[in-house]
Amino acid sequence: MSALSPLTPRQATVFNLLKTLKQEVSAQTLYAELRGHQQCLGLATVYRALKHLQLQGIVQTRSLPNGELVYSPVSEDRHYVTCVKCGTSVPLEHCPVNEPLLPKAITPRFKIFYHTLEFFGLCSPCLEQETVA
Amino acid sequence: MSALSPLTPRQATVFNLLKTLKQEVSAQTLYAELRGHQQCLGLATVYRALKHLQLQGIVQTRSLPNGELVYSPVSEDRHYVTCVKCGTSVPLEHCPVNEPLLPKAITPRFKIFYHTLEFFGLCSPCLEQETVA
DNA sequence: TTGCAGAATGATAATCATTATCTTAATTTA
DNA sequence: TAAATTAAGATAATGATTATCATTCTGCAA
Repeated sequence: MSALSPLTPRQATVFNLLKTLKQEVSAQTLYAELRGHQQCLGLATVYRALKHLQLQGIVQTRSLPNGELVYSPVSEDRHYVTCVKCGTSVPLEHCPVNEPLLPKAITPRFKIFYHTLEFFGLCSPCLEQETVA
Repeated sequence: MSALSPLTPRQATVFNLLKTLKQEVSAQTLYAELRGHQQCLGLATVYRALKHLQLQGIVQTRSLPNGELVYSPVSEDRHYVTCVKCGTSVPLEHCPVNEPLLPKAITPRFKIFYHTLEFFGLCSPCLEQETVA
């Protein structure tokens, strides 16, 4: 959980805001949010900070159906059910992967920071639209 | 596994190529591959076909660290360990989620097609680079 | 303290996968 | 057959992300 290398003030700013927000957010949203807090960072700096925080293993990311990447602290072991049509994303309350059973061949070659588990399908309204149409 | 609505010839072409290829591929790669096989589809058609196949629940997608989306038939219950730095992606041999235990509140509201389970971290070479540097 | 080297930052241009638009062709239906 | 609907092709537009480059900051040695 501790960082491999120290954070710069800007990187810490981004990390702190991420911890404050109770939901995963995109880089663009972070950028806008920071402006709202009178803490104007360059857009490139936000992306660089997120990249750095990922390399430290303290920030994770997943991609929404529209391709946008959203970020959150790794501490949140939260997973989602997502509709492939409308993009509705509902969080799961518990993680079905308590003890990640990684093959012996993988473990020594990777230092695992986090995992993402996501279910995809159709939500009820979208399923009706598809079958009726 | 059966489609909710019939496939057009072009959609079937895309689906068949996906089943032929033994690995997940991007839409751009599919487009180029089809040209190589003298079956020239418009790029937009490839994207539309993939979208349609997703809605049918017979094609799944996941996003690479660079944001690119890659597609594969849903039958493959394959998952990956990915390095957040260099993007190296190694498949797992077995799925650690045999029986997806979805909360009662989710099940009736979603028809699940597939799930993605991915582990992220640093591969050994990248981990060394980070700690040394 | 001063000067230098390397990293961080900001601003903005460039990239590139994806989507939207619009026209034409194919398919279905009455 | 003709009209209506859907699919497909070509290409412009979008928009998130990355690259570039000039500037500023930081740490350290003299």
